[in-house]
Amino acid sequence: MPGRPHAVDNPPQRVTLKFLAEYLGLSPATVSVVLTNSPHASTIAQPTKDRIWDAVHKFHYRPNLFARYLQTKRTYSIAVLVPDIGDEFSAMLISGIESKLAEAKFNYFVESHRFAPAQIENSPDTLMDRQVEGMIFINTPLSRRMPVPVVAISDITQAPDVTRIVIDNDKAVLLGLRHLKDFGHQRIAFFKGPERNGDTEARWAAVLRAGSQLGLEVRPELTASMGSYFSAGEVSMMQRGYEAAMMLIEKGRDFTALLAFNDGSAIGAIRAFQDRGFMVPGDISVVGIDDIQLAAFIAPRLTTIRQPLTVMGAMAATTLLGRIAGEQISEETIVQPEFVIRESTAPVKC
Amino acid sequence: MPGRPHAVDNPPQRVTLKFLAEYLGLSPATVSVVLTNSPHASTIAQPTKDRIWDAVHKFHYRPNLFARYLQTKRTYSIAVLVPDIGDEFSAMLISGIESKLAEAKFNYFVESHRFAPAQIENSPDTLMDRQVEGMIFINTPLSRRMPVPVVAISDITQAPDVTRIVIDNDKAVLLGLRHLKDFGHQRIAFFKGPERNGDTEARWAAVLRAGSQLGLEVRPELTASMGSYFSAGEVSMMQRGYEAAMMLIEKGRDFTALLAFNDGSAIGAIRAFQDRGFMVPGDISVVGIDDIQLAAFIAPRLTTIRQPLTVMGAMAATTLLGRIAGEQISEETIVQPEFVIRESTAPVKC
DNA sequence: TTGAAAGCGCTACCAA
DNA sequence: TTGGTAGCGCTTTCAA
Repeated sequence: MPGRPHAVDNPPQRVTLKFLAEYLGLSPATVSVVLTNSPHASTIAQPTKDRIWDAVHKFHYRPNLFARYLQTKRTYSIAVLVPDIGDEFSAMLISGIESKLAEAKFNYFVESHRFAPAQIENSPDTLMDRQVEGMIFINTPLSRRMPVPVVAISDITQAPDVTRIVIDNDKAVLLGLRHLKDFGHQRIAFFKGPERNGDTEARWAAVLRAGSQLGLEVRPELTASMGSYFSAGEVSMMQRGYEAAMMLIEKGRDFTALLAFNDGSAIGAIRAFQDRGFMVPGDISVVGIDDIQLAAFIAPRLTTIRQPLTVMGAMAATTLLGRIAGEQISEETIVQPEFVIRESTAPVKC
Repeated sequence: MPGRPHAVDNPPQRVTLKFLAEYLGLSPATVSVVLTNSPHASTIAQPTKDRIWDAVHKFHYRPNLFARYLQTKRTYSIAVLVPDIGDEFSAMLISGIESKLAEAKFNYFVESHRFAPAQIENSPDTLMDRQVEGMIFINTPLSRRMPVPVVAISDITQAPDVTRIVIDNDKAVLLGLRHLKDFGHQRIAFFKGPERNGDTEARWAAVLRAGSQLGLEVRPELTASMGSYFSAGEVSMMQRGYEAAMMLIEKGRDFTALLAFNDGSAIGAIRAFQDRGFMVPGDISVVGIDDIQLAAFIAPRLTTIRQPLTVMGAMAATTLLGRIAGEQISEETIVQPEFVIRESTAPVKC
C-alpha cells in the first residue's frame, strides 16, 4: 500500500531514496539494499522488489553518487594528465583510453598542464580532491607517490610504483634504419626528440644502438634536436621539424635521408626540403614515427613506423582498471610498432 | 591548547575536519567557517584563524569535496560531449574550453559518443549523475531540456534554452568565393558537409546565398557530399574529401576551383587531384575552412578561412560559466572568420 | 522479511 | 568570539 498521500502527490524536484521509501511505505534501508543489489537483497521478497523498481522508474529515481560515495568511497572516475589535449598524439591516446573506460562505466577528467610548473605540481592534488581512483600520465612529470594507482604513457614520471606502457623503440628505429640502409642510404640525418618528452631518450638510445648494429654512422653534424618541450602548445612539432630541417640544409646538406622523431617533425621537414628545392624522396628520403592520420594524405605520402596510439591508450586504461581492482600488474607493457611503407622513401641516387 | 594527545599522535590516514577540530580543541563548525572563509568568518579571532591554518598545513588537510557537495550542492565540474575526442576539430575546441575552466577552477568530464544512439541517449543522464553544473555539446544531438545550462558549438541540439557559439558561415563562404571570383574562377565545385554535422546546413545555405550574390552558379553536378557523419571515427574527413574529389573528377572535371567543407576534406581533395595528375593550384584551386595546424605545412600550403577554434572553445566555457553563475546570456554568439591566403589558389588559366 | 540507528565528512543556523 | 545541533542522501550493521 502506498504511503502517505502527500508523498505521492508532491514528488520533490529531486527524488531521493527517502522519498521513495516513504512513498512505498518501506524503510530507506530496504530500498537501498534492493537498489544496490547487495548480498543482503536475496532476503527481500520478490513482490517488494518489484514494487521498488516500479517506483524507481515511475519517479525516474537516480541515486546521488556523491552521497553514495560517502559510504562506499568509490567514484568510478579517473584522471588523465597531458601536456595539451590539442595535439594529435594525446588526443589519439585519450580516444583509446576512453573506449575502455566507457565499458567499465568509468568517467575521466582531463587536465592539460602545458608544462606550467604550478599546474604540474598542483594538478595531482586537485584531482585527488575529486577522489579519482587512478591516474594516467601522458608525457607528464610526477615526482611523488600517489595514493592511487598510476599508469604512464611516454613516461617521464620519477615516482615509485608507476606502470608504464611503452613502444619498443629499438624495434621501431631498427625498422626505419634498416629500410633506409636497404635503399642504399649511408649518410642519414636524425631528429632527436624534445627535452622532457617521454620517448626522447629511449628513442635516441635506440638510434645509437641501431646505428652501430647496422654499421650506420650517427654524425653529430647531421643531428638536430626538437628543442625543449616546454612550449609545446606554442610551437607545433611540424614547425620544429621545419626549422630543424632548414638548419640541417644550411649546414650543407650532406645527407640523403632523414629519420625524424615523429610524423609531425617529418612533415615539417619535408615541407622545408621542398621549399629549398629538394625532391622528397628523389633527393632526400624521410621516415616518420607514429602514423598519424594525416601521414597518408600529404605529398609524398609518409613512410613511417606506426605506433598504435589508440591501442596503447586502451591498454593503459585496462591496466589502470586492473590495478584499481587490486590486480598485481607487471611494471611495463611493451607495444610493438609496425612499419608502413609509403612514398617518402626511395633508393639513393647513384 | 591542543586537544587530547591521542589526536596529535595518531593522525588518521585521511585527515578530516573533525580530526582537525579535535586536535585544535575547537568545534568542527568553527574550523569550517574559517576554511570556507564564510561571511561569518570575520567574527573569529585572528589568532584562532592562524592556529587553524597552521594545523591545516601541518596535516596537509584537504576538504572532502563530496561531503562538501552534500551541503553546498556545488561540484565545480562540467561535461563536454563530442563525437570523438581524436579529431582535431574537437580537440582544439576542448583545448580552448579547458583554458577558461582552469581559471575558474572547474574540471570537466569528456564523453565521446561516436554517434552510437545509446551513448547519445544516456550520456547526459550519467553525467548529471555526476552532478555536473553545465554541459557543452559539440556536434552532438540533444532532444530534451537539461536541468543545467547547456552551450553548443556546431550545434545539432533540438532542446530549448541552448546557447550557441557559431561561426559566421555567410562571411566565411563569401570570403572564399569572392577570392576565387577575383582570380577569375567561374566553374567552382563544392563540398557539402556530412549529415548531422552542426555546420553543414548553415554553411550550405551560405554557399547558395553567396553564389547568387556573386553571380556564381552552384551546379549540382559539381557538388559532392561528405556523406553521413555517423561513422565519424571510422572514415576521416581527409578520406571523405579524397573520395569526393575522385568522384568529381570522374564525372569530367568541369571546374577550376573547389570550395571544400573544411580543411580535412580540402587536404584529401588536393591529394586526389594530385594523384590524377592535376596541379594544385595550377589546374585546380582549393580553399579550405578551419585553418588547422597542418594547413600551413602541406604542399601546397592551404588557402583557408580560419575558424578560431580555441577562441570559440574559450567563449563556450566563459558563456557556460556565466550561465552557471546566473547571468542572462544571449542566445547566440557569432564568431568572425578570417581569410588566410596561402598557396593552394591561383588565377584561372586562360 | 524488514527496519532502526548510526554514520560517512561536511556546512548552516541559531544560540551562547 | 565560538559551539551545538541538525541534516545533506546514502549504506551498513544488527535487531526485530
